[in-house]
Amino acid sequence: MTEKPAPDAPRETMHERVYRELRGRLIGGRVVPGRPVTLRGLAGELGVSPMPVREAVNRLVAERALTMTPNRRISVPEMTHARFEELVTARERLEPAAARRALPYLRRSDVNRLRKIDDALEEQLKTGNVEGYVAANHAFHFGIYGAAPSDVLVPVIESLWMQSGPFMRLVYGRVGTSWLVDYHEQAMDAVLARDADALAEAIRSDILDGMRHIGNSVFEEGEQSSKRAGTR
Amino acid sequence: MTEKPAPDAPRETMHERVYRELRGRLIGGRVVPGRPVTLRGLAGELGVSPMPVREAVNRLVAERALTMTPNRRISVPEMTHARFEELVTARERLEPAAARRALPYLRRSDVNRLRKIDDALEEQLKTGNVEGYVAANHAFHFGIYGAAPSDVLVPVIESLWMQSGPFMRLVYGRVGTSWLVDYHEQAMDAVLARDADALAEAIRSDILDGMRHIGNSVFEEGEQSSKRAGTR
DNA sequence: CTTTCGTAAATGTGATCACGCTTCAAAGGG
DNA sequence: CCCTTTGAAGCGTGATCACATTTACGAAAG
Repeated sequence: MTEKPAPDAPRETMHERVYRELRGRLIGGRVVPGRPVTLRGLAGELGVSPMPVREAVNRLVAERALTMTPNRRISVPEMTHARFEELVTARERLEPAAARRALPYLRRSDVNRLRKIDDALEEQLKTGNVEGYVAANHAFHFGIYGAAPSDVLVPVIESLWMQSGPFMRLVYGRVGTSWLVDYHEQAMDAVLARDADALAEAIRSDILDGMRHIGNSVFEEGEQSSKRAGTR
Repeated sequence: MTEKPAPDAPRETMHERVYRELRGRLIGGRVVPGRPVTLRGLAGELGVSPMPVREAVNRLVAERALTMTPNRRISVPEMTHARFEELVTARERLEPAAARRALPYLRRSDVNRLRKIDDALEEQLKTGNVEGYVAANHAFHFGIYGAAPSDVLVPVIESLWMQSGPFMRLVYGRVGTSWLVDYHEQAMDAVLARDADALAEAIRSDILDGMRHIGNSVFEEGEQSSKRAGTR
């Protein structure tokens, strides 16, 4: 699953491995927002020298998946209402477009694969396995977006997921996952029907419903879909 | 103008300065796609040790503004038709949203500032100063988007501009800028009218018209080959 | 018991070096 | 004259160290 043939990759560098490990932790929410991260600490934990960790962390800071405090200390960024709204907006704008782009590349076999992922997802929801649900949800979405080769959209969307991951996981752990509803069925139906508009709309609804619900459950339920009139 | 008060920034690190310098070159198109970039070369050119350059370049590779060849060599990425389409899509989806978000923060004084930028832009167009035009266009767009504090949308959009910059500059230098039409007037009018829909539409048209025209002038129309184009 | 202060540990940053690999060009053989 | 070989130079990567700054912790004073 995590295998990467990469026909023209001479070798995997250590900072790449560290980067992938940290990215997985962020998307899976296996890190706590606000917790400090240190180069030497991670180096010892991962069994490498501080140098590759430094490069990987630097990348993640560049992608806003980690943040650097004014005192030059690295930590998992804490979520704010404004940042959450921005993430919802960016995801809602980009992911339907990525799905649209991927549609011509999605075959029936891909849909079968998606269905197996979605079945596993439902299973994780039943057993309340937050970790497994998050992983399955990620696999489902990127199983769609990644069907088309992408040098821009998919990397940006991955960055958005890294930024949302720790917070989402935190909220799931707090309010549970049983209330979750998704539009994965609609998305798969749309793929089979080769209906780009329906696919885009399914993805859009999936994002907006899920994240809006989360946002409202955590941040004060003041303004929802109203025109934002200065959140400051 | 370029002064950064930054009330809580203890000091500017060297790799930050290097990063800003390189980002400026990329957005301004003062680098040539396909040209190799070396750590030691840049270090010597900028008068610093290879270490800060290494961190800055690593960030830019993470943001897809620079690319790493399979042989672990760094270079300015070459544009392909597929990548260009992705960049257009991402910009067209995100920038109107960023403008919408910024509208409540835009005051009449900001519009006056934008108008001065746009006047300078027209002047650069008249004199055929490609470099100045690109800088003014950047200042105009981010003068809008940056009005609202943003931790997600604006950084992502900057990354998109870094990825487009070298190619755009190359095309401008080849086909000229006199044919350019923009929707800056419509955007400023929309801001004054507090019309979010009109503002978003002006930004959207500005992006689509400009970039579509460029794309069609460089890539063969109706072409689906992903053969690289536009560099020499 | 609370507050203040000073010392020690820990942090990110930058410099320098060694290593494996690639690239390029000149020398050698066809 | 063209192709192959071979050597040196240059590349990114990782390790280790020194340094300035910040945090943490404990002791002393109130």
